[in-house]
Amino acid sequence: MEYTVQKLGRLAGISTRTLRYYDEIGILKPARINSSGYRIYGQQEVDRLQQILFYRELGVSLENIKNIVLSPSFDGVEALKQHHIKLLEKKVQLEALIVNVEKTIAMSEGRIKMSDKEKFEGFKQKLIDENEEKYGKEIREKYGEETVEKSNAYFKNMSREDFEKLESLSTQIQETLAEAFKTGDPSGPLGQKAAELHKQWISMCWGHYSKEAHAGLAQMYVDDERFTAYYDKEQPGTAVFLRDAIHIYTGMK
Amino acid sequence: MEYTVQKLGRLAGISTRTLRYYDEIGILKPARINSSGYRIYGQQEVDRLQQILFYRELGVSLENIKNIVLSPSFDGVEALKQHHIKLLEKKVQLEALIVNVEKTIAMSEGRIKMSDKEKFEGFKQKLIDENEEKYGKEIREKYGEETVEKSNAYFKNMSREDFEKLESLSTQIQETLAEAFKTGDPSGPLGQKAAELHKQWISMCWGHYSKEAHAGLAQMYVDDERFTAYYDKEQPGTAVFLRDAIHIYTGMK
DNA sequence: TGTTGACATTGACGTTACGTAAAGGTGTAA
DNA sequence: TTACACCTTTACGTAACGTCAATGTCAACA
Repeated sequence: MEYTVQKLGRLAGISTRTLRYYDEIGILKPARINSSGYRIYGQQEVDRLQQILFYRELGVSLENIKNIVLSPSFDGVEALKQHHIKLLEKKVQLEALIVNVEKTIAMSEGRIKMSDKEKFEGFKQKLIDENEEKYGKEIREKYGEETVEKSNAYFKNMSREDFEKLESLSTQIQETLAEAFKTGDPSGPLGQKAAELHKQWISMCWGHYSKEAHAGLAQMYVDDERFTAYYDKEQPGTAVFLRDAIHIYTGMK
Repeated sequence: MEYTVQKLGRLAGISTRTLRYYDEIGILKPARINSSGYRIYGQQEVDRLQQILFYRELGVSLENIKNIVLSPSFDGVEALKQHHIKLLEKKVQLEALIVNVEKTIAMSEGRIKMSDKEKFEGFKQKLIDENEEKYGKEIREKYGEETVEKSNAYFKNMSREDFEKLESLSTQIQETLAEAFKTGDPSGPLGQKAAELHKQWISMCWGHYSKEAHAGLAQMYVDDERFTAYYDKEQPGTAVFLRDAIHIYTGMK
């Protein structure tokens, strides 16, 4: 089946302007242009648009969607499974928000009391608690109380956008790292780019940056098996590779 | 409890810039300004912010949120009940999207087949708030030309199936209306059935429904000769009859 | 066959809801 | 008093389109 802009727009529930914009930014180009200059979309484009809309629904920026779907290592099925997980998380959040509104109604009718904190539950993701639970102790032990406090304070002040940025940075690191690992050279451009991205990630998480801490964290990735497992899950040896790249990047050992 | 921008921002999971912006556009002004020029928020502001975020979560524009929460007739509890309904609808949509992604995974593994149309189920949101029309500028000032334009724009993005449903509804309304007109009683069962069908038709066309808009549209059928001509083409007086039936149905005048 | 009307095209400027940076004042703990 | 995390206003930047405007294409109908 072939589609013109309007037909595809109707099918997907989006405007023709949106399709033209997606062409313009290179995120979804038509299969071909006919003799009159019309955009003609085919089966592949329909499927890609579906992927794009899944990402969009999850709040990913078009910039990031572009990087994801145009990446040579993009795995459609894997992406769908990620969508599934994210959507289930979103459902949990939505249910929290529904509980919130139910509680607020009960409160306004005088049946229960509610703290100010409760009034905003379900609006923001609970990434903080998870992070604290998972890695809090270790960071606290190795890097001291202060760093953790700062880290927490920063996290709390983050907006939804920041979280998204952080997540996209995360995926970018993963991708760059995967590519870099194939070259086998931590000092190469890709390896150094991964280190650079990782620096950005740290800066966002901690609200500040220092080479010492960066190098230290890199070593921890190798020393702590949970971190190692995380980085090695696709390719064993990745954690060591990242450490080496960072040590070269920071010029520290 | 009193809050500065940052404290309230952390509580609600939004940035300080957002709070300053909300002050700027007059949607949420602080309870007072202290001697140093700092914004200080109190209990009322916390509650209003919660309301604002509920509306924002449902995709209502700040412009409309402003009209809603600043309206003298604004009923907080009623709004919360509306949020509850909308959030449940949103949950239904989200569940449809989850089914979609599950089906897409099954398809990519070759277990089932999927039509192009199915691939986009759950994306289309018709979750525009009722109150948007209720307090929207267009409806209050002139429900004429602009409303019609908007309505037409919506048509363009409809699927074939929706369009067919709409047409069959249209004929049903015509038939019921013709029958009802013979009884001469807009409040009778046939008159009210016509009004009910008309409500369904509106809901489909606009993607949402409100009594006010319904009653307003009914009046427009009488005021605007193009609409009057359409309804009166078989039986003069039908437009007035329909308006009366709808005004009784909605309980509005 | 000419005209209509729904389609398509490429600019190009407008809009919303903030982000981000600059330049500076405030409060308190070391 | 020095540091630092707060706060302020002013102002320009941005993402993802919406919304014209000007113009070309195509099927259908009088």
